[in-house]
Amino acid sequence: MTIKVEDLPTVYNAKETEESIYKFWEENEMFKADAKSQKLPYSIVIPPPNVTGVLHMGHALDETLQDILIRYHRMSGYEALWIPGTDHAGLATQNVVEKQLAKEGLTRHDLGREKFLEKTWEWTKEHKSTILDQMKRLGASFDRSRERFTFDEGCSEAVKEVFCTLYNKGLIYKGAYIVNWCPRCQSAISDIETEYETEQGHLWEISYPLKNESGAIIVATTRPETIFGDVAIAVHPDDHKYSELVGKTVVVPLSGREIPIIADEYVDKEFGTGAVKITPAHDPNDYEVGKRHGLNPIWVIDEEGKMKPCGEVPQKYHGMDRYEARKAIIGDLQYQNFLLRTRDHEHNVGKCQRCNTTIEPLLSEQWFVKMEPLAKEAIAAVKDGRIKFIPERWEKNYLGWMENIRDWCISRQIWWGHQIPAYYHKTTGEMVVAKENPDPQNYIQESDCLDTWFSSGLWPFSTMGFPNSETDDFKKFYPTSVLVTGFDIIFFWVARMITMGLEFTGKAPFSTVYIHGLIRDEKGQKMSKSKGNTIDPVVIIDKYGCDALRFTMTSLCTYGGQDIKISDERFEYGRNFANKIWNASRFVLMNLDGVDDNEIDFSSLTIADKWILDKLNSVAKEVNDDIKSYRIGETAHVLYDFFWNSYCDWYVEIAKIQLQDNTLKLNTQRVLRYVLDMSLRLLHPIMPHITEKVWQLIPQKTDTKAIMLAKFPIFSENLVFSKESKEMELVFETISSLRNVRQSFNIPLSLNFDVEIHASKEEEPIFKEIESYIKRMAKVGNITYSNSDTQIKKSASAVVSASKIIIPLENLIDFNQEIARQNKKLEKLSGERKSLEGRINNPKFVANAPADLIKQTKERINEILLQEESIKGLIKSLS
RNA sequence: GGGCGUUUAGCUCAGUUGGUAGAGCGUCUCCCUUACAAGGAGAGGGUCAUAAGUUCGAGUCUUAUAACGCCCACCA
Repeated sequence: MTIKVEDLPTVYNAKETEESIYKFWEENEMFKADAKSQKLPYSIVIPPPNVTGVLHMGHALDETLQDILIRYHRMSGYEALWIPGTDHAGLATQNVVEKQLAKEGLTRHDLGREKFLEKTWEWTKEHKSTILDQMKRLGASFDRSRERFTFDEGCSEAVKEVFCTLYNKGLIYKGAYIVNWCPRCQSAISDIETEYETEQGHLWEISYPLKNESGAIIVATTRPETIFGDVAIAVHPDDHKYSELVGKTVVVPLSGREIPIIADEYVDKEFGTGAVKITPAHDPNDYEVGKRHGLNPIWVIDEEGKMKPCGEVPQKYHGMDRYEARKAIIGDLQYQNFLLRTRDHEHNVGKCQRCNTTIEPLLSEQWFVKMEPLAKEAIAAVKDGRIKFIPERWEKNYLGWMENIRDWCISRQIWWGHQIPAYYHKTTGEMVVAKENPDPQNYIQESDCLDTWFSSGLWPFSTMGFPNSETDDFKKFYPTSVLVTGFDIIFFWVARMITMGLEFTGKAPFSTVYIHGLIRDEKGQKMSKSKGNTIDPVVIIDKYGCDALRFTMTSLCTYGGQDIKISDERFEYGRNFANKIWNASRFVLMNLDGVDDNEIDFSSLTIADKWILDKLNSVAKEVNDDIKSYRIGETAHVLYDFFWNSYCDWYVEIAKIQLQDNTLKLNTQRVLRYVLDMSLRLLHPIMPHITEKVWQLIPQKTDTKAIMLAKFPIFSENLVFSKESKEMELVFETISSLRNVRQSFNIPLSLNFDVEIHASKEEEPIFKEIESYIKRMAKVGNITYSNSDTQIKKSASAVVSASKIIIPLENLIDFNQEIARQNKKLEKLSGERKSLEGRINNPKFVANAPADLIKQTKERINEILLQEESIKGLIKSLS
C-alpha cells in the first residue's frame, strides 16, 4: 500500500485505524501462541466475564492492563499467551433465561430441567462471544483459538475430577447447616455472596408468661415472625436478674407451646432485655445454641419466605409472606398484651448480592468444602513468597480472610451449572460420588448444582488441559505469570484459585496477583446501571478512540492501586496525545525522503541528537523497569512527557533547523526516524493501534511485519551521552529566558532582536554550537560575543548558567520594569542560596549528609553567587 | 467491634530507598510560526489535613487527633 504522506489527515482518525489494524492482526494470527516455541513462556488467563455480561469500564481497565503486559512480553521475546473465555455464571444466566420465560408466562418448572437447560444452552451459545467480541474493540490481543467456557466439556471434566477427589479425601461433605437462603433466587448462597446493609428496624419486647405461675420473661427481638420457631429462651448464666428463672418453662405467645428457659454464654446481658428467644431453624447463632442444648429446630418459614403451613404455626398465618406475618403477629401480640414495648433499632440485614433480596437464614441440607485444611497451603504460599500481591497490602487482607476461613457452601438449588456428581440409589437412598452415574437404571443424580465460583476456581489449569497435565499448553504455560484483577473478587476468585491450584497441581497458579483499583464515576461512586452513572467503554471508544481510552485509563493507575474516578472529558487527555503522536509522525514522514533505516552515523551527531538519544535511552530503561514492577501508570506519564515535551517540543523543532543543513540532514532524518520508531514501540503496549498504523507507514527495511512483533527497546550503554545532555540545558535555559524577555516586554514575534553573549570560557564554544537553535527558536537575529562587561548598554538581559545574554532593546523596554524583573529573579536566587547556606553552615549537616549532596550543595551555592553577581551588575547598569 | 485506604495548586490526582514539591484540566498574556488550535510560547498558583516526635534535614518515618471512604465481623 502506498499512501502519500500529504494525504494523511491532520486529525487522527481512530475509528478507521482501529478497525483495520485489529483485522490485520487477527488475519495474520498474531495473537496465537505456540506451545512448542523455544521462547520463555508468559501467560495470563483472563478473569472470565459472565456470559450475561456487557462490557463495562471495569473490564476496559482490567483487559487493558493485561493486554499491556502481554504485548510488552511478546515484544520482549517471550512466547506470550493470553487465554480468553467466559463464565457460565450459574444463577445470573439462569435468571436471564427465566426472565425471558416469564414474558411468556412460564417458569422453568413448566419446562422441566432438561428443556430448560436446552434453552439456556441455546441462549448461551448465542451470547457466548458477545462480550469477547466487544473486548476486541479494546484491542485485546488474546488468543481466540484457545477460548474457553467454564461450562464447556473440558472445564466440566475438571470440575468432576476436583469434586470427586476432594470428596474422597473427606474435604467435601454434605450436611444440614444454617445457610444464607435467597427466597427470590430459591437457592442457598455462600457467605461472601451476602452483603449486609444497615436498616432502620424495630426491637420489640415481648412477654413470655411463665407456666403455672405468675410472672413472665421479657424477650427482645427484631424478628417476631419467627416466634413460632422458638425452642427456648436463653439468658446469660451470670445474669442475676434471671438466675431464678433458668430451668423454668414459659409459654410461647399466640401459640401456647411450652419452652424452657436456658442459660448460655452466647447471650449478651447488656443488650435488649438480656433474654433471647432461640430459633435454631432461622438464625445461625440460635442454631449453635440449640445444638449445645439438644433442642430440635422448628421450621416456620419456607423457601419462599412464607410462613410454613405446619402444626407449629397457627393456621391464620399459613402462607403469609414473612413481612406481612410480622405485621400481623405484632398486631396480635399487642392485642393480647404480649407486646410491651417497641423501640427503633438500627441493625444490619443480609442481602443477596445478586438480587438484593433480604436473605433468610435457613437450616437446610447443603454441600460444603472443608476449607481449613486446604487453606493451610494457600496461606503458606503467600507467606513464603511463592505468590506476591501487588500492592502488598492486599496480602494482609487475603491472609486475614484465609486464616479465619469458614467452610464454603458450594451447592446451589439451580439448574444451570455443574450438577453435583453424586448419585442416590432410587430405593435405598445410598449415595455414590463418582464422575459418572454408576447405574442410570437405579441411581439418580443429585439435583443441586455447584456454585459458579467452583469452576472459576479451576480456571488457570482447567483452561490448560487439566486433569490432563501432559498437554502442550499445560507443560508450556502453566503456571501462569500473573493474575490481573480488582480487589472485589480476591475472596470469591483469587483465593479459591490459589487453594485449588496448589491442591491439584502442586503449584501456585500464578506468582503475582496484580490488583488494580475500581472504576468510579466523577463523584467517586461505584458505577451501576441503577444509579445511571455508568460510562460505556464502547461509547468512549467511538468518541475518542480505543487508544485514547487505554492511555487515559493507564495514566490514571497508581502504584498503590487507588480507585479511579473517570468522566467522559478525561478521555480528551488520551485523544489529544494520540493526535499529537499522529501529527508528529506526519511531520517525520514528510521529511524522511524515503530513509528506511536507523543507521545513524554516531561520529557526526549534534548536541541535540545526542541529547534526544540519551533521553530516549533512559526512558526505555524506565519503561522496562516500570512495567516489570507493575508501575504501569508511571509508564504512561514517562512516555507522555518524553514524546510530547522532549521529542515534539524540542527535538522536532531543532530537527527542522538541522534538516536545512545538508551536512546534517541525513543523520537528522535517521535520528528522527529512530526516535520515532522506538517511541512507537515503547508506546505500543499501551496504544497498540496508532503505533501499529504509524509504524507501518514508516519506510521499513526490516522483515518484521508488525510493530507488535518488533523488539521492545531496552537500555543501551552505547546511547549514553551524559555530557551533551547536560549541555543541552543551556539551550533550554537560553531559549526560555529569551522567550520570557520577549513576552515580558510584548515584543512581537515578527521582530528578530540581536543578542550579545557574555559567555564563560567553558560555555562559549557550546553557545557557538547551538547558535542556530537560539536564532530560530527564540527569533534572534545576530549573535555576537563579548568578554568585556565595561560597555554593557542599558538593555534587557538574561543570566543563564554562568553566562550573560544582553538583549539591546533600549527603545522597546521600560527600564524600571526590567529592574523589577531582575530583582525578582535575584530574590528567588538569594532565597535559595540562603537556605542552602543554612544547611552547609550546619556542622551536623556536613557531618551526616552524603558527600555527594554536600558537593552538589556547595556547587549550587557558587553558581548562585555568580549569577547574583551578574544580575547585580546588570541592575547597576540600568540605573 | 477489627482492619485498610484517603486528606498535596481552583478541580482531578502523581510523588517506594527522607535531601527545600510535579502533571493534566482550569486561570491570565501572546501567537492560526510551512506536523498538530485536539496546537505553540510565556506566566501565576501549594504553611503537602492538624498536633507532637525522630532526624542535620520530613509530603515521605513514628504516635495521636479529625474528616471522608472501603473491607471484614454480624448482639437477638
